[in-house]
Amino acid sequence: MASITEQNYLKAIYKLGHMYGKAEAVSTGDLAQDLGTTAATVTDTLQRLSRKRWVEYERYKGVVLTGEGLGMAAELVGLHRLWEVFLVEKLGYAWHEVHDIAEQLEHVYHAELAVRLGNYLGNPTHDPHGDPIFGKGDESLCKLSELEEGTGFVISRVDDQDPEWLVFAAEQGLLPGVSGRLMRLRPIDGVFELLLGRKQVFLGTNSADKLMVKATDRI
Amino acid sequence: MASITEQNYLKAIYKLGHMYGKAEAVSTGDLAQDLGTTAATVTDTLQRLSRKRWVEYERYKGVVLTGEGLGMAAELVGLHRLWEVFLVEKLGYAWHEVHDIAEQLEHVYHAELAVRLGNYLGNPTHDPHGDPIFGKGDESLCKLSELEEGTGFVISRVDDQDPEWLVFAAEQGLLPGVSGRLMRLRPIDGVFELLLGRKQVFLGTNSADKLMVKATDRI
DNA sequence: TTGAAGTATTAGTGTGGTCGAAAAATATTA
DNA sequence: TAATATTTTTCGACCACACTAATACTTCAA
Repeated sequence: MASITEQNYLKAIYKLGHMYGKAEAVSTGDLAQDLGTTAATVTDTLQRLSRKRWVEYERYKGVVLTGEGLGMAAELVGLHRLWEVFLVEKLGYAWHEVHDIAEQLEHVYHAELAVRLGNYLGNPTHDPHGDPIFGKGDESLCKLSELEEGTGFVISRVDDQDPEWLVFAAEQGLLPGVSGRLMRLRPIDGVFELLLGRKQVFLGTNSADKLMVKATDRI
Repeated sequence: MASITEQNYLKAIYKLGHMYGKAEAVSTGDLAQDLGTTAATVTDTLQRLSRKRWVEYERYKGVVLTGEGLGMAAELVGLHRLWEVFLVEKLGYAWHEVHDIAEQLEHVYHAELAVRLGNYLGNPTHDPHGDPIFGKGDESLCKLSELEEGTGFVISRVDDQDPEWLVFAAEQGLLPGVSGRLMRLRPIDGVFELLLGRKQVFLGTNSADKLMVKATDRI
């Protein structure tokens, strides 16, 4: 059985692996950054994980998950998202509060728990941030920042767990499921001008990078 | 912040303290037994807990909780019971399955969690085993084994978490809220003969010790 | 191709949590 | 009370997990 720390490493490797896109090995430094620890500690733990056959690790070359490690990480991520749905829908938490709690809940293990929780919640397909639950992501998504001027879109996912940003996003009405249109794009200062229903919203580049959208029609 | 291990020690001291009734200090050996570890480990951890002012510990004399330690333990026990209610009522688990899962869930911490979970569950007063939640136990309870022949009773609590015994109890219909009558008591072999509705049930002394009941009328 | 610069690894420490074995204290019983 | 049994503590050791500082390896640019 993997310890909580080990589970967190597996999850971080999974997440960063997806982030870099291709089948690239995840670097020690990036893991240290993500896990809030030092590169030395990461090296140490990676060697342990490698002995347990959950990752393939080569000195100075980074790390990739083995089949087993991948399974564990995916399970963990799915459970995390299920718990987030529970916290928002059943306990009435705001979406920016749930990440840290789900981070703890996901490590609770029991054979039937994921299935029972899923059934109880009506087998949701997406968590409150729009991330898919136990299924592959929609390939047709792109960042809001990659859209052309005039394109309509539906927000389907937000790629950030920072509570401050989530509060900001919610205030602006930037929630999964909400549709809008990119009215203008100002290269001069990187501001994105959106129309969300009747409301005008101005977004900086970093915010536009965090919003994953499905493009709809053009004007 | 107390680690999970430390929280488990606090809980065990709380539980054993209650078990031996009076304001007696809990012994190292009993703790080791309850926690499934060795006396050496317990001694060690108790010293750490003592430095953190959560217990008062005197060499060779056993241990008692301080005010702060007591608060932490009580909180933990309440949360544990709340999660048990959730697992049974919402996820449909059987009562003998929930203890181990709740054991993990109780360590998930967030300021509002206990309140939100309580509200969501309708602020239950008792867990599936009949243990009181965030309130003191009913003082008028006694063990079924202490009843006189002929006494009627209502089962209000079962003092065992062993899944095997819980399954047995459920099969016999020995659940909190169920009423019955102690028909005969055979000192010769320590068998208790009960009537539960129309059903006759024969119980050994150890089982009769685990059932906490509220005595009602006599015949 | 040869240094820097940057990144990763080893080495050495510390704490939490665990153990078995030996020693010390307490309890029991003869 | 003295001898014995039981319980508890100390001791030395180990693993997981974290850190800092020093060392090794890559990479990139002159």
